Order: sequence, then structure tokens, then C-alpha cells
Amino acid sequence: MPKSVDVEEKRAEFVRASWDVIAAEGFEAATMRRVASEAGCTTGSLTHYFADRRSLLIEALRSAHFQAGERMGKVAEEGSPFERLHAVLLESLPLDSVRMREWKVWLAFWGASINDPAIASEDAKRYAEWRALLENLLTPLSQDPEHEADLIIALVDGLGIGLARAGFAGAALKRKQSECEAALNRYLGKFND
Amino acid sequence: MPKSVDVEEKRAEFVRASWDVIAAEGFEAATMRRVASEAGCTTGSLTHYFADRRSLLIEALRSAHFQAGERMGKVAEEGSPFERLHAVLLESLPLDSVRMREWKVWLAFWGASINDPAIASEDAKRYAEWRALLENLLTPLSQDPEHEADLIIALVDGLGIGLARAGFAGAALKRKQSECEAALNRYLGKFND
DNA sequence: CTTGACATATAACAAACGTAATATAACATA
DNA sequence: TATGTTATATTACGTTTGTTATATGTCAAG
Repeated sequence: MPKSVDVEEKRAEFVRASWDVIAAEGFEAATMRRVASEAGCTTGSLTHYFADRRSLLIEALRSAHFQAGERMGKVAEEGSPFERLHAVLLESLPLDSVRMREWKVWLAFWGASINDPAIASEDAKRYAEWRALLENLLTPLSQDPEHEADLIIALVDGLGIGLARAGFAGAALKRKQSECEAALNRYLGKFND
Repeated sequence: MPKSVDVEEKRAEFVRASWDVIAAEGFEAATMRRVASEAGCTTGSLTHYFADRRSLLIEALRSAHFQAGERMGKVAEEGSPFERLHAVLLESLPLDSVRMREWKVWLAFWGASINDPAIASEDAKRYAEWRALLENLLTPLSQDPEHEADLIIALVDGLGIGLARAGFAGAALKRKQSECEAALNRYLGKFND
């Protein structure tokens, strides 16, 4: 007899609203009221789906990790070993608005992870998965997949942050994105000879 | 006739207190009260030296940049071209507690720069200086200093964040730091043959 | 329809914030 | 030592926050 809604979809809406607020206005701006209004309702509804702010934001981070992980898995399935590696690394950079939003969310959470073990732990989990995928992809390509993964992870993190950090927009952003892609390709050249 | 204190030194004390709070407890924890108490006084004294929270935190960022820049300049002055590059890049990583604090502060500010143009601008300024120094150091070593600088900046950012992001401590931290140093040396090997 | 459980909105609360105003303490000069 | 400016502490104010409590709305089953 009760009114029924798709609970998981409703939670996902609030998670997406959190992403939008964090990516556009920063972590501090992601208050309960702000996220609720971004989702088009009030805190009364939001608290009905998330007990408190912390659990909302942690779910937002976990969800961003999951979404990115799904995309990585997909693009890692087809092509030659080099093509797979190349596709995964390209997919990992903030080269469109969706991935840029993800990177800004991650950047915000990295800063916030300083004193929140739950956030740091969620980050560590994702990092381990990401690293395992990379090592697999590098096994047929490198004599030292572990060390090569260290370098590539750092490179991708650095390139991504270089794009997400400052407030690039429009043509300047497009140029920066092309430079990043070129830098990645230049480094990967050593696997493609 | 007035009581006189060293204004610049007093401001520096508050800046250092900001660093400690941000690095240990995150950006959000750096409230006026918290920073003042970390410095051993109350907000009354803090507001006497910094008009508001924003100017305090921006000065904290600027000061961290300046301090790191001074160190970079020093270690870039002696040795062969390769030795200079190597020394500067080693100095840029969070391999001791002072530099770790700096990196955590930067990480926190990167997240906060999303919606604060002044922070983003201060970051961009520092980035330009850092890039110029690197290009100079690379000129005698690389046929393509600009592109090489792109890669190295990304690599160092990624390595530094890998150390500063998660909550490593004790032996695990030391091991991670050694791995980072090794990864850097492995990449720089191509300049040292 | 009526009903009753769930969804959502509204309202209220204490706590913490940035900031400003005010009061006290300290000290260099006269 | 007396004085007056500066440094610091204390207090207070208006906002905003997370959270909780209460009221209103909504819809599927009987």
C-alpha cells in the first residue's frame, strides 16, 4: 500500500548531484542543503536515503570509482596488448566533461582524505584495482610490469591533475587536453616499436 | 611607546600553524579558532595579523610555494647538468616530514582551488616557475626540453601524490618513499648514459 | 473511496563558523 | 613611574551547518 520509488535510482540521483556540486564548487560546498537542492528537493528527502553527510559523500566517491572501473574494464577487452593498454590509459584521462567531473571529484576527495580514514581506505581499494589492471596489461609488453606500472600510474595521475587542477576552459582546455594525450603517446612509444 | 613585535615573524607563525592543521586534519579543519589555538593564542590575535580566513590561507599557500621554490633554487646551483636535474627532482618529492607537510598542504589546496580563483591563480603562478626551472635544467640534456618537462612534471606530481594521498606511516611510508625515489631514478636513467 | 505506509517538505535545534566589537594586558618611550 | 599605543584576550552577533523532529503529501492495496 505504500508509495514506492526506485530506491537505488533515487540514491544514484543524489550521488550525481553530489558530483556536480563538488566538481563545480568544491568539497566544502557539498552541504546537505546544497546537494538536495541540486537534486531538486529538500534535505528531508535526502536524509531519508542517506543517514548523514559522510555516508552520502563516501557513497559518491565509491560510485565514481565504480563507474570509472566499469569503463576501464570495457575498453581493456579488445585489441592487441598495446592497443588495450593505450585505450585504458586514454580512457583514464579527463578528456571529456564526464571524466573531468570525475577527476575533480577525486581531487576534492584526496584533499579531504587527509583526516578521514574511510575515504583514504576507499581510495586505497580503488588504487589496488587500478594497479592490478595495469600490471595485467603490461605483462605482455614489459619485462618489468611492476615497476612500469609505478611509473605509468604516476604519469597518468600527474597528467590528469594537470588538467583538472587549474580552471582551464574552452579552447585553452582543448589545447591542454591535446598536449596531455600527446605526452602520453610519446611515453607509450617505447612499447610500440 | 607601543609594544612592538616582529610582524612578519608573527604572520609566519600563523602560516606555519595553518600548515600543521591542514596537513594533519585537512582544509576544512583550518578554521580561525583552530589555527589560532595551534599557534598558541586566540582569534583576537589572529585577526590582528590576517584580516580574514581567506587571506590567511592564501598566504599559507603562497608561503609554501615560496619556501619550496627557495629550496629548488639552491639545489639547482651545483653539479653537472644531470646532477642538477636529479637533485631538483629529488628535492621536489615528499621524502621527509617537511616536504610531506608541503605536499599535503598542496593537495588540500588543489581540492579547494576548484571554486577559488585566487587559489587557482597562485597555483598557476607557481606551476609556471616550476616549469621554467625544469626547462632550463633540461635544455642541456634533452633535444625536446618542453615536451620532456611535460612528462617530468606529470611524473613528479603523480609520484608525490602517491605518497601524500593515502595515510602511509612508519615502515610502510619509508618503503613507499624508496620505491618513489627508485622510480624517479629509473626514468632519469635515460639522461645518464 | 478509504486507509495506511512511505516519500517528501517544513520547521526547529544545538553547535560551530567568520567576523566584529570590546576589554584587558604588555611594553617602549617620555 | 606614568602614558599611550599596540598586542592579545574575551565576548558577542548573525549565519550556516548537520541533524532531528514533525507535518504534509502521495500512491498502491483493500
